[in-house]
Amino acid sequence: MNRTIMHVDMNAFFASVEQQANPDLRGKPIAVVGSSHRTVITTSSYEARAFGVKTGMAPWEAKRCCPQLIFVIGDNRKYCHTSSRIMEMMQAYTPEVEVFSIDEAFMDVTGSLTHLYDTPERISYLLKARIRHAFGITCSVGIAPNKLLAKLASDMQKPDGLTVIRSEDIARVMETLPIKDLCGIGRKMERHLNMMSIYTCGELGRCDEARLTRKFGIIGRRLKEMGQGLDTSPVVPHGEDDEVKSVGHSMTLTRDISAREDILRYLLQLSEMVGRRARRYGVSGRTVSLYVRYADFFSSFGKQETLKGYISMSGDIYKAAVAILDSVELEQPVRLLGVKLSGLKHHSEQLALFPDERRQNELVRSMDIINDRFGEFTVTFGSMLKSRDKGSRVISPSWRPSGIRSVEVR
DNA sequence: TCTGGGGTCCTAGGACCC
DNA sequence: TCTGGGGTCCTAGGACCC
Repeated sequence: MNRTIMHVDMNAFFASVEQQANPDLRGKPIAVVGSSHRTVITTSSYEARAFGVKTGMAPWEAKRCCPQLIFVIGDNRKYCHTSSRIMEMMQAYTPEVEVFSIDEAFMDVTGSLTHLYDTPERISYLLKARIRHAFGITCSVGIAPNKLLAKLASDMQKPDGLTVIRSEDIARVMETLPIKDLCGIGRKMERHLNMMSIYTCGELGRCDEARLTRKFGIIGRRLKEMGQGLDTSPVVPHGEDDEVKSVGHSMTLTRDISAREDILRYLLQLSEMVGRRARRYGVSGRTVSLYVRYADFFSSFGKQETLKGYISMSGDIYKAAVAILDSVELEQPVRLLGVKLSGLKHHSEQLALFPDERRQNELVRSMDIINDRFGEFTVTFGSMLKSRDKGSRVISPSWRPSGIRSVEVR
């Protein structure tokens, strides 16, 4: 069965949204960053990339590449909003839209090729025009018989590209393609394959399957198929009922800390962020994980604990996180802390048995509503307020769950 | 002046039960 | 007084993606 799959990749998405929102930024080298001094570049405009500015760079490093670089503090809400509007536009062409990330989606347009949209190229032109019109954002589109190749194709021309890989082109394209260009082959896998003298997809596709499975186990077979440009995975449109597997937040602290009370304050904040999002999703979980990265950056550990029952209240998450903390001996000052809730299930909306419990639930719910409306930590627990009153910089009300502060550009 | 934050999936090994 | 094997649950950690 021949399929026609499109992969759509927004170009410099966050930076483009910012340039659209603020005309002064258009045509200029800009970089979207977080608010902490320990932030990195999350996206840069093409003007900035021309100077060598790259995602993941520290701001000072980027400034060295491009002295006139303009930093913009990111606003995730804005990006989420624009993203979902764009994904909605895609639905006009096919219901088979798989949201792959905030700025990428797959579309299976096999069933959409009628007299109205006779070719995938036509759909691509129309979609690109709509997105550019509504949001001033360009995107790169890849069209191919499967997801693996569509994703590969969209990467071939940027920005504003359109690349088609036809069945008859596959062998030629794969022959010299470096293996790391495939989605699914990362740095480590590349190194391993290189050590087997495999550098191109052509070589990977011709490799003896047994040799690959000996080295990589079950995925050996999959690797060979990838080398041949084969992929049967379907485009999976996910809906509202799509289950999340885990909810977690972590943050690099503004300074490394050792004092238990400092760590506890962060854990409370993280637990609150995790709990709030879990409740918004309508899930509770029974496994709580704590993640710690030490001051040297390279050493870290994670520890998890599975509880008897399911929880979603911030206080319960916090309690579990503290219990884990108390079960370990920290070896260094702490650079990053993370709290995660997993083993999730949708919780049925049962009424709490005791009035006290019910009141507590209602209090939490109204807090969630206020926070949703006015931003994180407008209303919060007493101990957090205390630390803010003291002028502590530890708990800043400007934090967002993403660690990115919402700041209006002009 | 160092290096963010959100996930998913897989594997290996231990505990425990039958 | 010791034995095999299967299954499930749990934890730790790694690889990969954006």
